[in-house]
Amino acid sequence: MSFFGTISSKKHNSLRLIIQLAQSYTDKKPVSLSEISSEEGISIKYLEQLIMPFKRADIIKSQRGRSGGYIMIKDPKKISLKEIIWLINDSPSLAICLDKDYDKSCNYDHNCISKNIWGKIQKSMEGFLDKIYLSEILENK
Amino acid sequence: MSFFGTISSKKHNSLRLIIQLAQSYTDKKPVSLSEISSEEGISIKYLEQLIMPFKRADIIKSQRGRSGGYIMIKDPKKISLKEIIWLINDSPSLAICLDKDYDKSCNYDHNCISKNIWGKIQKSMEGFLDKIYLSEILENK
DNA sequence: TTAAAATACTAGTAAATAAGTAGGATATTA
DNA sequence: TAATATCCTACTTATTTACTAGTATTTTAA
Repeated sequence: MSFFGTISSKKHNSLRLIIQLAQSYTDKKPVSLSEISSEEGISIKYLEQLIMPFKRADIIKSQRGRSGGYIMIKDPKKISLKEIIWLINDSPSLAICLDKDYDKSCNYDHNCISKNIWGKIQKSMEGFLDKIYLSEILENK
Repeated sequence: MSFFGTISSKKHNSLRLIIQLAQSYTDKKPVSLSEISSEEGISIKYLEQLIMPFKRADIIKSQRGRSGGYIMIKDPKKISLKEIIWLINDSPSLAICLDKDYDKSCNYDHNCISKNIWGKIQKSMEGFLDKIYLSEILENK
């Protein structure tokens, strides 16, 4: 059963990735993608792509070269699930017409019911996810 | 901004469709797809496909032949958003591994954190959507 | 009676997206 | 200086989405 369809493997793996990386925050030691690769069974090349959004958001930083890797620089206690899921997603809005960049006017009414509903759902989700932090997720491990 | 990616046009249109159909519950008069087609700008052939899940779930019934169409037979006061969104979705589970039919054992741990998280989110969503009814949506129209 | 208007069912298809692969460049350090 | 990392970008394959199309069946208004 699902509400928004199956979570893509990309999202699934991105989440697994960030959970792995969280280790490095307390260790203060970089984790390399080759380590994660062998633990998670995902190719390094693919992990490189998955990790990028987190780096761009300054949740992690990279250390190049031998014995390098990635270190989480934001406290997992301050990283909300909302933030993570936001980064994992590449699409702008739940409904296209909720997106501010979407200026092509909707074919339908200005006051689209469908739009309102998806907006409502999204708000509820935001509220929920904003209260769960990465640190809590790790504890349940 | 989104949590589960952009809502597909199919879902968007399915929702618009069921809202249109709700009219027929009080009217007790069938609404034809050709009417909805011209109102919503969606082809009849496509609407035929979108409407099927609702029919199978006995939310609406059909009346064939001239002056026929579809009539909603379940009270909109008793149709929750959860039910609707469930029907709109075709995929089994938020995360594949949450699906009971998914017997191919997960590559990963039995106790997958990612799985737990998506499961949590889903439960929260269910609770939220189960409290909103189609009738309320129509009132906000 | 019959033509029009509706649903019912199934197959096919073009476009977009997802999910990765691949290759090479650059940086760092043991 | 060789090994081991990240970085960057292009390409490819498979799947999914969003339809279209055709045909059969049913019903009823004229």
